[in-house]
Amino acid sequence: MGKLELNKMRKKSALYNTAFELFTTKGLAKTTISDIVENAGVAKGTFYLYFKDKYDIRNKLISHKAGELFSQARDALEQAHVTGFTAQLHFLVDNILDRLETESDLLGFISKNLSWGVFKDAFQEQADEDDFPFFQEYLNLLDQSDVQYDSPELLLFTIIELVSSTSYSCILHSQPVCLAEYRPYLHKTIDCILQAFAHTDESGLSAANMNVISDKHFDQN
Amino acid sequence: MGKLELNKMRKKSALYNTAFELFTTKGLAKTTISDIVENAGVAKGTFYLYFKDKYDIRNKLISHKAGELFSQARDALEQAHVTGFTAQLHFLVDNILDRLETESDLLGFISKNLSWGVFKDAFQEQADEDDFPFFQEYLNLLDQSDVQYDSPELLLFTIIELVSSTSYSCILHSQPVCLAEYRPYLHKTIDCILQAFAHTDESGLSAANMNVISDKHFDQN
Amino acid sequence: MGKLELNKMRKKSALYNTAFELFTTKGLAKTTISDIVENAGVAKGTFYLYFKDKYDIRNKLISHKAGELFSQARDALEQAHVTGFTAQLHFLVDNILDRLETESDLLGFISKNLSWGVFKDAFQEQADEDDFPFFQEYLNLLDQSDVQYDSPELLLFTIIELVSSTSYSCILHSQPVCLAEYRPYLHKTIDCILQAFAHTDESGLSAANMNVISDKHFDQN
Amino acid sequence: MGKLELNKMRKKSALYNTAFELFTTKGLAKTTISDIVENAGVAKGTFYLYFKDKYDIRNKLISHKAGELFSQARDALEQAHVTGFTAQLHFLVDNILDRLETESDLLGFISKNLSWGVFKDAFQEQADEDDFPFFQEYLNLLDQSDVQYDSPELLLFTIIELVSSTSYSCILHSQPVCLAEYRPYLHKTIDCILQAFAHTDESGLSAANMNVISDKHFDQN
DNA sequence: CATGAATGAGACTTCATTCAT
DNA sequence: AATGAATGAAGTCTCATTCAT
Repeated sequence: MGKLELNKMRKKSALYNTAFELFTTKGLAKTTISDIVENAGVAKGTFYLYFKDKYDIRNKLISHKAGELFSQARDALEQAHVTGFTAQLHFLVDNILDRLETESDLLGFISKNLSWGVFKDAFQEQADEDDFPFFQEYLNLLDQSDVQYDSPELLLFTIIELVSSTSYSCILHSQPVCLAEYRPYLHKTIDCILQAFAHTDESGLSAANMNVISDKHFDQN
Repeated sequence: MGKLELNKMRKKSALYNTAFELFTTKGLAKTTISDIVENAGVAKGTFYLYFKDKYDIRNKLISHKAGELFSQARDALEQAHVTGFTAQLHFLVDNILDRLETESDLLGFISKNLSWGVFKDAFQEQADEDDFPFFQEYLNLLDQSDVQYDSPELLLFTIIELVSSTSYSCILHSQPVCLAEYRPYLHKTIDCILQAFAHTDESGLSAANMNVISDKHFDQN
Repeated sequence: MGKLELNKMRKKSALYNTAFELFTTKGLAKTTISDIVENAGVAKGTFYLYFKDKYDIRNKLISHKAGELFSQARDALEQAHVTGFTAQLHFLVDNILDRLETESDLLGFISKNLSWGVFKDAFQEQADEDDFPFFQEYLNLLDQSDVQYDSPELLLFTIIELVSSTSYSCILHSQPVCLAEYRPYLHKTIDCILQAFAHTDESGLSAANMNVISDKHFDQN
Repeated sequence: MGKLELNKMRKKSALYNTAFELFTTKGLAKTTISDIVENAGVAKGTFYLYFKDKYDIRNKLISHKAGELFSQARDALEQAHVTGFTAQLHFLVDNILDRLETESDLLGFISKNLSWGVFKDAFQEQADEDDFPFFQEYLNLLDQSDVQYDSPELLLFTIIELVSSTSYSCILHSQPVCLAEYRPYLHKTIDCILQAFAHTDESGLSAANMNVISDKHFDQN
């Protein structure tokens, strides 16, 4: 990489770091492009060389940070030699929760954006840059399990939405309780969700039947 | 109510309605106070007579709309003569989902704000204006159930976060699937969550034991 | 005075008192009519029943307060049985300085407005309401003096401007020194001014000659 | 100086000139920033690039104009070869009075602000920009005098307050008389003030004694 | 590539004044 | 006489974006 090329990266990097710092401390709305360039030590015009606007840099930051979150959890899992899909899943959840609890500003930032859309973007980014098929890895873990699951994608979706949504409230506002208090319930709930999505031929709990089941709850609509 | 008093309410109402209309169509960020007063047909100063700023009217709208959502679902439940706590809960969820699916702009507005914090505010509002203790009613439903539940508040919290978070993604972005497709899974998941929170003396599933259970998932931390 | 009449006066009085309170604490520019009526406990419209605008009530307040200042000093002089014009003048100055030093907010308010224009207004007001010819009284004091003075009006003007201007700086900003330190110099200066205006036939210090004197200070203009 | 630098100065200058023009004609309160930028031919934002607000540019203007006033008077004095402290002082006063009489709008602007505080600021500014110790120069003039003066600073303070205060009234309102008529009295008064501050060992007119003198004017306090 | 002075549209907010009650 | 809700003109200030250097 040439000296010029290096300098280019340094400026872009400075903008990323500064923007993240400001977004997490002052919030998106109260952070101006002037703030960012001033703190990053680059000129106003330089910002527009790399980003379209404030929202552009934010989106790129969210994807990056969310991807990082998952990728670090995955690395930790590898080191931990946990066996069994269920245990692995709980490990990943706890690892991410620990990180979010420590860096609550990070949680506030990706906050309620840690949803399916961003999750997929994060996957995407991993795939692009590191050629790392994140979702595929999840499927691999699943394959090694004894249990078969209906709709693995919807299973993951359900868990991610539940975890992100509840942890946001518990960590940032301690509402209705703090994370420490809620965590056991969360794990228990995840266990139940796994059961709900577990494939069982004889039980009539398959997706096809579920409509019938849920429909019969009501005598009118 | 005097003529003056009436006119006052009319202005305030116009502001509320117009603000909601604009927030749901243009979004909060792109809606200006000038927009609101212009469309509401009142003077700019009048806005500041009733609201501190844009965020003030938004918060009041969210509480109001969320409260309305629950209160209408409750009314429908009363009319429907559904028996059994589980069936009642599913009915309420479906009623709200139907409404949100129809009025997806409403969902986009209260969106991810339909969280515990707002939920409590909505309760509050109901309590204030109609002397209707919403949460109490939920506890009443629960009492009539044969099954006993641990931590009713955390149970409700878990369900509300799950429903609001997943329905947002499914309804507004059809991600990962549309609501029609996800709905049976959601109901099934709720059933499982109910089981998870069900109090059973002999089974060792009580909250006290859950820590042990969730802890054993990992061989290190 | 009727009950109605009384109520009228009470409101007007409340407006005066509140306005003075606010002008001296917040300053004229930062005091709004809303502030005044709110603190006075009357309606907005009522203000306009009695005053044209903020400046109207301010001017009336200044005249009133300045008049009060002089009239109280005069009363104190009467009680004090001071004899001799020079001593009487010094007494008046000291009395006013004492009062201004105590009520420095009053000084800040009438501040640099305690000039000839306002002074005359204050005289005017006294003349109107109490039929008390203030300036006449000054002339009377002067008449009783052994010494004759040229241009009594200009003498008074010079002294008032000097006293008000220097005391403002000394009392409010202790610049260049505090009043206690400056006061002896002020009295000494007043003594000299009296000499300067003293009429003396033989000395060539008459007004007519003064031009000559002051002209010769320069060899060009 | 680069083209860019030059253009920058031109804009700032235009703002200064326009602001002064408007402040002196319309007054501070009635001059808006919109007025200023419009007349200066620059954009609104440009104003805020150089000044915090209206009061910022006013303060900078006052200091600058007051400094200019003194510095030009000093230059004229140098050219005039006037000898003797008293004559020099009268020359300076007359020079400034002439200028203020001609540019009465300038007087109205720095008006009653030509007080000790601003005077010192003006000194400061001179010292900063031209390395010209204005007050020191005054002391130098004083040193060359035969007569010794007590508290040279208080002497200057007294004279400046007197001159600025009275000339304001005479020039702007011709109250109680026009400047032409008052000027001889003013010079005479200045002469007397000089006497009052003149140091005389034998006479008991020293500062220490003055308290006694001024105290004896009253038989009570 | 990088800069940063300049822009100017437009957001927000205040507040003197009116007028129907 | 008294009220106070409503007004809307007028002001302040911000900030994303451009472009000549």
